[in-house]
Amino acid sequence: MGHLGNELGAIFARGFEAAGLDPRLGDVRRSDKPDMADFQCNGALAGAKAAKRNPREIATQIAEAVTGQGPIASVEIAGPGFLNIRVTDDALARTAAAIRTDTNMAGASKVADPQTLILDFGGANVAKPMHVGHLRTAVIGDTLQRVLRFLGDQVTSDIHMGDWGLQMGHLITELEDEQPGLPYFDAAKTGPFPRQSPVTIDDLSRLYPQASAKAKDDPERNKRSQQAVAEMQAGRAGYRALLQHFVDVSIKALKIDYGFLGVSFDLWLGEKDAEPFIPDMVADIKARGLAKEDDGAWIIPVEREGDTKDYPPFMLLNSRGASMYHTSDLATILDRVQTYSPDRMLYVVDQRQALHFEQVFRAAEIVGYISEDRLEHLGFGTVNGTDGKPFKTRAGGTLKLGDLTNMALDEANKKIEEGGRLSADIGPDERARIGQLVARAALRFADLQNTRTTNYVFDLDRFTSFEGKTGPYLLYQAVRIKSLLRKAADEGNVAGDIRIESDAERALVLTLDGFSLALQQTRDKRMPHILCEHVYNLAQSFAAFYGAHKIASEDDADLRASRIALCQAVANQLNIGLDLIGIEAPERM
RNA sequence: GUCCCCGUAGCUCAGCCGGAUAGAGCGCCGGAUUCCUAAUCCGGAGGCCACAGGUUCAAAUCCUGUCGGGGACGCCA
Repeated sequence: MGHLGNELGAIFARGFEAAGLDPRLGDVRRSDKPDMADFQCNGALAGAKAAKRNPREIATQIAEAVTGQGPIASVEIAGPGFLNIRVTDDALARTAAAIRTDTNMAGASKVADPQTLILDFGGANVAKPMHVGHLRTAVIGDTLQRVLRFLGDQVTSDIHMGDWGLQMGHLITELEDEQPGLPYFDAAKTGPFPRQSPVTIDDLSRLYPQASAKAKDDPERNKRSQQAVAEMQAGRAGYRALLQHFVDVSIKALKIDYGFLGVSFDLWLGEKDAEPFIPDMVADIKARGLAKEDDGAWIIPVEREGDTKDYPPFMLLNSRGASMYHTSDLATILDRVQTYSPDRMLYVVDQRQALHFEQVFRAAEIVGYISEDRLEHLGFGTVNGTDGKPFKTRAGGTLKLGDLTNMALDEANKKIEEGGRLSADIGPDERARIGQLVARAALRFADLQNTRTTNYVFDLDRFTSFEGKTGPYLLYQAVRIKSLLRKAADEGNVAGDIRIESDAERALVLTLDGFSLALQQTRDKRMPHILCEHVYNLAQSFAAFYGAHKIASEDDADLRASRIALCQAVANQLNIGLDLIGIEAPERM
């Protein structure tokens, strides 16, 4: 909770304790009746039953105990025992002043229990272009990494690429068909191989679907790919060298899409990097008698007493003796535990994989790598079109992420130009830059403002609008403050002591005060939409304040200096908040 | 069949560790510009919170069931 919320909560907790009641009843939160109160406490109602007392009587006792303390201006009892709290203008002014000068945290505070975390998101595949589903894991994961770091957690992010499956076999064999003369296909050759990749990203995105289609109705073709995978796993040098080229070329392409979205990773590891751990891991698990043979495969049973649903077993090795999705995920856990000793590992992966992760997490605990409760699957819903069905191209195919970002960019540029509001002296380079920032803001905010776990409808026209609850609206407000403060500085208007006198100012500072709580909840629940909600409220409160008052043109010098200082407080928190969402505002637009 | 998520204003979504007249954006209606960007702001209309039971002083929120939508369920990842 924010500065004021914290102070009040502590005061009320002491009040309840002194009255012989549970101090947790002193929970204070923003009032949902702004015309009646700034904050409210409902503890008297909740405590009445346990204490077998009249709630109004308790409320009266608490109100008398806390009146006059700290930031409290008044406490009134309403209805059956609601405690309505007003804070003093002075306390609000101090809060705003503190947020203004707190350039690091803007009123938020570091957590008391910082953790070492591995954040697994991205999940891009080699050779397969990213699609709309990758947008979600990218922006949710990236926002969480920004927020968690900001609050003091030690975060290591890993894209965990899909670089080890059958698709690699498809690529190898299909490339062999096209260019059989390449040295990589000489089984006897151990190296060295050319440093220049034999394929481009365009080659890869052509070869994979090509091979995949052939393998679909030709079992022999599929077998060749499986064979290639097996040989690659066994260490065939030419195939390993090709794999590395495929990975390098893919990463280069991925960085373009991620760069556009402002998404970054500490580690660009993948399934293949867990692979060296697999043989010993499997042998060890077998040796300890934790796995058993079943239908020719090696499995780890993960069902438990009291389960209310069926748990299929964890697949350690399939009946051909090959490692699988489960295996590489478990090996990755082992690697991460050994390398980073994390307190927790977080996976930002599609909700549909919930059962998979339950199996993996149980297996990880069974084999003793890490306890299940330190592994979290942060699932997310699907991106749907305006028809409510999964988002597709007009032709019905999967929409590539790159195409989506281009659509957003076109739409953003269109809206910027058709508004005709950019001043004429903004040149083409700056216009292009503004278009990119608007498109990024539109995409990221659109995705993040929705509850993580649910599906949402993707409506590009709505998301790129400058009106409404959108990224571009946030940008507009941020730019507006920047321009205002820049102009004020040019005219020699400086900030001064903050005075809180109007409803718009009160509302604005109370919103500022909620930043800390919003971040806390975003962390606790791993839910970025809570932060989005706060940042949007802040932008809106500012817009209302801006509409209600003169700022730089205010005649009263003290008032002018106060309002400029308040704007600086807002600018500070808004910029930090936007940055945590991964949105950057241009200097002007 | 078992299990998971969802069903809130015309549309898109918040709220869900129970609390006072259920919020926001879009759309609709009506206002505001000699004043720092009106890409804005202010006001209004609009909801038996899918349905039925139950728990409670109090239920959109908790429990049970029904209906409707989405999803997962051993050798793909």
